[in-house]
Amino acid sequence: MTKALSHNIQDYLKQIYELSAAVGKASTNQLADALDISAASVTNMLQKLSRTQPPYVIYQKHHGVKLTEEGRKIALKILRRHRLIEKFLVEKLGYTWDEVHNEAEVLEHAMSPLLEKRIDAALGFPEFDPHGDPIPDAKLNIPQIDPTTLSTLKIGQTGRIIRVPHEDAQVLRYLGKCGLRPGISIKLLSRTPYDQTMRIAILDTGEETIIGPDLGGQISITLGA
Amino acid sequence: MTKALSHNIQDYLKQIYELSAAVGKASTNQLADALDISAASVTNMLQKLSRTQPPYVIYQKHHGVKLTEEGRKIALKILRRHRLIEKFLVEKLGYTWDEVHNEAEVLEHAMSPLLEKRIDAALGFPEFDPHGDPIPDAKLNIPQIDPTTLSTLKIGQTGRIIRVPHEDAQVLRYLGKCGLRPGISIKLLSRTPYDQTMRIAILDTGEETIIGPDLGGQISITLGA
DNA sequence: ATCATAATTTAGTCTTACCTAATTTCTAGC
DNA sequence: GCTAGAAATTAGGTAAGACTAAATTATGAT
Repeated sequence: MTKALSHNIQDYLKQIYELSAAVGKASTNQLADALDISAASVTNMLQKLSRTQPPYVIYQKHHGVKLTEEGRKIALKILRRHRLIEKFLVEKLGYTWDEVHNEAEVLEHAMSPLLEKRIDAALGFPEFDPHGDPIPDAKLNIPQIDPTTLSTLKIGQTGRIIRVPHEDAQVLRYLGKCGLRPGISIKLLSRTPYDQTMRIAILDTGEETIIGPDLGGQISITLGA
Repeated sequence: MTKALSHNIQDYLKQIYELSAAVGKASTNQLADALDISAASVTNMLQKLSRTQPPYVIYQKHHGVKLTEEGRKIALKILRRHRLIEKFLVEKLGYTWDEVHNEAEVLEHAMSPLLEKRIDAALGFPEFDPHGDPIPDAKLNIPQIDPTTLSTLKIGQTGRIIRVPHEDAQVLRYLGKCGLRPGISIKLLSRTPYDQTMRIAILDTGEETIIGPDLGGQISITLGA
């Protein structure tokens, strides 16, 4: 049995995982921002995490951190719990998708392996959380998702929404109101030349909505209806 | 909004509540034992808890502590969450009654007011947890239970089990095997003169079991089948 | 009433994880 | 290739909450 890690450390590792998804590493300031603590505190913790046996991160002064295999496993374990909880709260306790993130942020650290198993089973071993993010399975394998985003659609093309950004409850409520949820099929009607704002048809309901390029770039889709 | 209290403080207050149920107060060593920390640490914390504004406990050097109304409210809030979680785990996630205590011990500190409400509603506002302990309602009122215990039964008298002790998983598994659960009707068949061991009939199944006076004194009942 | 022992408190440290202020290192624009 | 400004690190400090060892208070048996 590996020694139990503090909530704090788990949060750092999870955050490093999420930040480094794109670039493969995370910087001190990015982490300080994401965790809402000072950069100095982050530096301290990174030094500590890189000196454990085995180390959880590889840390190069002034050049950011990346997770070791060990660190990645822990990050994925927490991420799995986080997403299982989100799914559970929505499916079994009537939460809306904008309410679950903060709740899961706390509960993920209070979840025993047994509870994880029971919840996973009660949900029928789900592959995606309510925002469409993939849930690592018990062996921490992640279901692959297509990396295309809504912004890359050409005029007239159709697609199905896979996932939406999940951090901001306000954004989620807005997306919900627009009808933009995982599983929904859409079609790009037009794009304004100057600011790239898109007009989009929700194919199931026939409704239309507009969306900017920033948010559009954070919504993952697969091509085809 | 009162300031958020640490998990630690919540645990102290809950433990003081439980220990002082009988005598009205708790001693330093009792607390140290129950919380599995040194007596010196307890003394420190009690001093701190008695100096807050408002104070959570009334502390008399060398003479134990009791909760103030403020402290009692917090203890009851945690106790409510603890027992709701136990009930939820048994009812909705297939836990056995000996598995839930430790799980609830952690989860009670990770439960938001919203989650508390949703779980309470999902369970139909239960009054008792799986061990028969009363669950304080949303306003922290506690359903009254009859204080009689199994040990007070006279030969030939019948009773219904209300609650069993909940701290020790082994004891719970044993009681479960004997068929002694809340709701079950029983009859005292005999008591040995020297060590007070009781022979008891489970009325529903017709089975018999024996039980010592220590454990018997910890099992609450109401008189009559 | 005394004294041995048990219970409790005081004193002094330790660890974790945070902070601010000061300093150092990196990097882009010239 | 220099240098201003951004990014990161070091230094020194704080607060919680635990610990051990030493000192004090309480109590029960004579």
